[in-house]
Formats: sequence, C-alpha cells, structure tokens
Amino acid sequence: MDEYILTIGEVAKVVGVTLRTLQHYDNIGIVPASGRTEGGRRYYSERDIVKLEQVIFYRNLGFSLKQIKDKLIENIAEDNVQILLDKQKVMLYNQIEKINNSISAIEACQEINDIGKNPPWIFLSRFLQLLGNVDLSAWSDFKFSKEQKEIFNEHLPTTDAVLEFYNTWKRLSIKAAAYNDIGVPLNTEIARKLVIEWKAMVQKATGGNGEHKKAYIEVDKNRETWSDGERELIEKAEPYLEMLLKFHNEY
Amino acid sequence: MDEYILTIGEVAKVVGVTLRTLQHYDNIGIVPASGRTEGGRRYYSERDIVKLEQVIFYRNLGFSLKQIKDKLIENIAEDNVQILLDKQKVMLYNQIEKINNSISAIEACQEINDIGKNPPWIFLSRFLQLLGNVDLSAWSDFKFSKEQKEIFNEHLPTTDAVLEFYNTWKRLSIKAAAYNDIGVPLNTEIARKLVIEWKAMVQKATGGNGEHKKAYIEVDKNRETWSDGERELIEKAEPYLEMLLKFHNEY
DNA sequence: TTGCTCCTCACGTCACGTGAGGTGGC
DNA sequence: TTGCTCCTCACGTCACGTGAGGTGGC
Repeated sequence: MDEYILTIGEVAKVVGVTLRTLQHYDNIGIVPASGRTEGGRRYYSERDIVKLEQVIFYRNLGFSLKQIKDKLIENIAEDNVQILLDKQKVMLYNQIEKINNSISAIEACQEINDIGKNPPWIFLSRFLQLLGNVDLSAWSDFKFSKEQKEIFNEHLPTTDAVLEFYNTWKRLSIKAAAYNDIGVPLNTEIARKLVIEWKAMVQKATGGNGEHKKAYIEVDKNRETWSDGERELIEKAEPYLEMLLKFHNEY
Repeated sequence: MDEYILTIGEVAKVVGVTLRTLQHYDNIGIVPASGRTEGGRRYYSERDIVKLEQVIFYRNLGFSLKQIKDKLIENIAEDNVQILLDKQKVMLYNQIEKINNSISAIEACQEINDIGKNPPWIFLSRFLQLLGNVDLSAWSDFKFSKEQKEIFNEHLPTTDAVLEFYNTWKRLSIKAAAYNDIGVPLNTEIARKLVIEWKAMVQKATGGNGEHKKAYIEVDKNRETWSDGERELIEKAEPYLEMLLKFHNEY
C-alpha cells in the first residue's frame, strides 16, 4: 500500500470541513495528522480520511468529540475494516428508519388534517421520541432475528424485502395509533385506505396463506427484541387495527 | 380547537430536550412559551410542540438557531400546515437519499476490500461530499421532473417505485465509479455482479423494451436538473458501465 | 520574488450545562 | 407542610470561528 499524502487544505476540501476544524482535531488528538513536514506543516494519509469521515459521521449524530474519541479508541481493538464498515452500515440503516418514522408521522398528520381533524401532535411527538432513540448500543445487531427472517424468507426473499416490510408495517402502525388516539371513525375514507394498505402488506408477506398469517401475528406479539417504542406502538395500534379489520370484513 | 396546555417539564419530556434548552429558546425568542402563569411559570400549547419539533429537526441538520429562526419566520407567510408538512417530507426524503449514498459507498468499499484491493477512500469521500449537499434551497421541488416521471410511468407506476429506481441507479453508479477509479478488471466477480444488477434494474424500468431503453439513456444524459455531484457521478460511472456491458455481451 | 497555503497564539461566539439560591403549586 | 417543579442570575464549557502576525513551499 503506497500511501498517498495530503495537505491539510486538501483534506479539508475532500471531507468538507474547515482547516480550523482539522487543526482542532489534531490538537485534541481525535484525528491527529500523520506527521509534520520539515517546515512544521501537517500532512495526512488516506487512513486519516477514513477516520475523519467516521468522526464527522458521529458528530452529526450529536455525539461529543470526547464520546467519539472513546468509541474510536475502543474500536481500534478490532482493526478489522470489514466489521467497522458493517457497523457503520447498521447505524445508517437505523438512521433511515428513524427518518421513515418521521415521514410516517407527517403522513398521518396530513391525512388527519384532510378530514378536518386536529392531528395529535403531542402523541406523535412522544412516539417519535420513543421510537427514535439512536442509542450507542445499537452497535450490536440488526433488528431482525434469524428465526424471524426464516419465517419470512419464503415470501420475502431478500433482506431488502424484509426491511421494506418492516417499514411498511411501522408506517401503517403509526397511522393506526394516531387514528386511534384521536378516534378516527372506522367508516371514514382514510380508515378504509389504511385497511387496504394493511391487507396488501399481509398478503405480500404471507402469500395469502392463512397459516402463515397466524404465525406472523404470533411472532409479532411475542418478540422480546422489540424496543420499548415498538412495543408501545403495537399496543396502541393493534386494537384499532383489529377493530378496523373486523369492521371491514363484515361490511 | 380547545388547546391543550403543557408545562415546560412536560414539553421537555415529550420532545426529548432539556428544560434548559427550552428556557434558552424562549429567551432568544425562537420558540417562545405561549405565556406565563400568575406565578411566572412558562406554559406551552400543542402548536408550540410542532414548532419545536421543526426547530430541533433543522438544528440536527446543522443549521444555527439564527438561521432556523429566519427560516421559520419566512415560512409564517405561508401558514398552510399542509405545505409546511410537504416541505418537511421533501427534506426527510433528501436526507434518506444522502444516507443511501453513504451506504452505497460503504458497500463499494467492502466489495473492493473483498478482492484484496484498497478502496478509494478519498475518491468516495469527495463524492459523498458532492452528492450530499443538503442546501437550504432543497426546499424547492423534488428530484424528478414531470416529464421524467411520465417516461417512467409505464413501468414504474408509483412514486415509490421511481424513488427505488433512482436509489438503485445511484447505488450502482457509485459502485461503478469506484471500480473505475481503482481499475477493477472487467472479468472479476464483483464486476460481473454489477452488470447483473444493472441489467436487472434496466429491465425493471423499461420492461425490456429497446426503445424505452434508448429513451431512458437519452433522458439521463440531457437532464439539466442533475446536481453537480450527480453529473460527475454519471461522468465517472458511465464509461466503465459501457465497457462492462459490452464486455459481458460479447462474452 | 510573488501568491498562496499553513502556522500558532488568543480572544470571541454559539448553544447550551451547571450550580446557587429562591419560589410556585398540588 | 412537604416534595417536586420551575424561576433567574451568572459563570463554565464545548467546538470551533476569527483575526493578528508570521513563515513555508512551488
């Protein structure tokens, strides 16, 4: 590996921070320059860029430089780049999930607005809070257990498909919880739309197989790996969804 | 609308900030309390929660409180909640795109790593920088023009499908650009994998119709709405992809 | 030699955190 | 009356920003 050497200005441009920030990171030792020239100027290597990229990533997540420093040092133990990148990916997927939650909440608000009701801002706000805790321990594993993946595997072959299912499930659950909170009647247009979307989701995940449908609901309820937020989401959404499904089957 | 009144502590819990932050926001006037009790204690309304939620959102994007204040005041002109929520959604989708770019870059790194080569960190870093500029003017419109949507409409019926296509396109392009940068040979496993994914994508978008394929490429090249980053991405990725596709057809 | 880049103090600023000492409200 | 919440100073801190005055390197 012949290392390519960069000046501080080049690094600043490449990663999009100021020169002062880099000097600061060097001074506090979180991303030290690889070395100095005879004249005393900092120079950086490619590896430094990667490290910097990580620091900026976590900084943007709101961690303090001290926290980041500790975390990075902790991770030097496992110098395996592959593992590090995997973890980074998990974090990114978690972030996307969080944003998807916000989008779902906004859509629920819009539909509630459409029928002339006042969206339950506080309710949704607290919910996003609960669902959105990007905790440091999210470094562990991904949301889905292997068993759960196996059950879905028949009809949702790829990880992407499972993820999509999860997002759809959460999106619709957030809607249901919100509708439940302000008491959207079961016979309204938006409630009907919700039923249709829900059925389509279940259909897609189970292939219409009744046995699988049951299994899927069981898995859903008994999971211990659900977060507090997700568990509360299920609690708030499920009763409404059951009522809704019954209502529209008998209709 | 009977407004529900909250204390500062309740608000803090609901939106997940400290009491001190709320006091600060009240003091500098960015989210003033709705009023004070006889004893001088702050109280807040539901509307304040929504406003707060927005402020926190933009704060997390890295905007200064002054910038946010100006922006929110600017938006009071259009008091239409629906429009405001729509814009919020656009911002959120843009964020997801940005994260997807990072994931793509990471995956490219991993695959390059797998074949024992050194990933082009700097190249990818600068790229993410270019692609990821969440500018304030992203408040305008969404990435896709109506014409472009019409062309795709036949085979990509929903907005979600178009978005998915766009993400796939970008993911594969980032890979191609990275492979190109470090010169991954055309006959390697990962290059073949890329071809297969690319073909699957085009197949899905055009339904295998040759005319559409051509049209799609034309549209791609002539778009003026591409951002600088996207344009550079096309420039770096396309030559490699063309070589790759030729190589694997003649093979 | 001339621009341009980068250097080190050192003070400023932004967005709060953290007590200190006091009061409100069920 | 007793906890608990919330109040206002006021100084501290974190992550840099912003000159000031000087030097390195093509």
